[in-house]
Amino acid sequence: MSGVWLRPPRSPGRSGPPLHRERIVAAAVELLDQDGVGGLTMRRLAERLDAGSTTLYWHVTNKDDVLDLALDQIFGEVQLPEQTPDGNWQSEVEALVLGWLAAMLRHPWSAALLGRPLLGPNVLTRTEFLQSALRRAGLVEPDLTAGTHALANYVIGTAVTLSTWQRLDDPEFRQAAQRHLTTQRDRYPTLVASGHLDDRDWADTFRRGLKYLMAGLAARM
Amino acid sequence: MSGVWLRPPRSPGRSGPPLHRERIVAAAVELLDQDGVGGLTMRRLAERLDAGSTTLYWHVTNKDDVLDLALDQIFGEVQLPEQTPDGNWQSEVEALVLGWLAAMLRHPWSAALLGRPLLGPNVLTRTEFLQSALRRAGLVEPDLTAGTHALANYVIGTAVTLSTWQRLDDPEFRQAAQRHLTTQRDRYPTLVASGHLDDRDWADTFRRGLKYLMAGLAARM
DNA sequence: CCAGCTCTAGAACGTTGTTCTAGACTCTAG
DNA sequence: CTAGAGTCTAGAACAACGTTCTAGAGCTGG
Repeated sequence: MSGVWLRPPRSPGRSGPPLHRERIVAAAVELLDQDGVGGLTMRRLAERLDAGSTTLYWHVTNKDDVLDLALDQIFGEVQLPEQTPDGNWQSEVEALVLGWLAAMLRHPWSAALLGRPLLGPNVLTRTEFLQSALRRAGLVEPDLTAGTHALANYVIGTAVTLSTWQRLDDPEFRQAAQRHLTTQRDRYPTLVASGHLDDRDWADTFRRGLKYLMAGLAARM
Repeated sequence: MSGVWLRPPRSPGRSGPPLHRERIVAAAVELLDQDGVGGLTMRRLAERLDAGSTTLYWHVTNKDDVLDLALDQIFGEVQLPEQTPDGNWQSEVEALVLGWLAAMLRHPWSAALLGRPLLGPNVLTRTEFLQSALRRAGLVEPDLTAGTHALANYVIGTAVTLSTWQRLDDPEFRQAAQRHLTTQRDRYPTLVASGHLDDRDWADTFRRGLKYLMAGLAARM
């Protein structure tokens, strides 16, 4: 069940096949960017690679493999901030976490794939960075683990929420959702008053939440 | 595109059909609980209701409708805490948020469905409660919106992460994942040292993160 | 009795992920 | 130079899926 990372990769032939994993993953990401999760089928993926659809199964055991690999691939886009030994841990964490969120929003399909174990090298490297930044800042167990999970899960949750609305960029739908809410002002007075579905500055909102979290963490150091 | 909540429901017949939406949704939740998202097909759902598979399409326009309805259904299980007018807002928020997470973990498939707009009455009612609790505690914009989103997204992210591992309860897989990590101790020293994939008390970890977040929010009141 | 609904469901279509199978190509061993 | 064991490609085919089309029950009000 579901683990590209736990299986050894197939050893390549003498001169290397024209269709390697990397090409497959790159094409998969392109396809996902274009048409979302529903747009990625093994046949369309093969077509884009000028290959037979069943050929893919030599390099990859599953469609799940492709999805796992594509997901970890985009986490590789997240730049690791410079480690400042003296330094401000909060700016390190903020930089990483903002980059993380930005990468997921650049590939909105990624949020829908988070329901699979994140064991790829890129994800693990970034989580390692996050936790080590907290440790260097002086956090100890059990706050260290709790802090890491809190930050990571906050990013994940935000990515899920934001990419949902981003993927539905149909303005007609947004308006209908707005109407749906405002016509029930008596049920949801606070939500309506605060414009819960409005298109506000999500980056600022996210950063604020991050500040709350880091403030609470700082108190434990 | 994707909106049961924005379409008016079909008006029922004279004496009410034996196959209403509520029965369909209930059966869908049962099926999802048993076999996960992959186990829910329109044919299996109809079979469980002793109906023709195509009959479902009279009561529901889409499979997406079924998923949207099932998802909102389980949010109805989340109990709204007593509102204490004088009261400790933190205990209110904690009770709601813990109940929210627990409901999603009781139905681990729900996390995989979060990539759709949450516009159902049950979700909106709970979000309204959350935000009104923060408002009553004295939070004002823009912290009010940011706080609501932070809490909601933290729950969502945690639910995604935890239900992923819960769904993969195969101990063999967990062990393989452990080995995968520990054999790369040089790459991920901090993660390995803190037992990142260990089966720890997730409820405590979650509660700790919640405390950080609420502490940061309290400072803004 | 009929007309007009609410509701049911069989047949069928196009797509999907995946397996089975046969064959091509390439390098090494004898 | 030939035989053969990988390495890699891909056509045919299968079961299962979501969904549409269509025909027709069953009931109710006129």
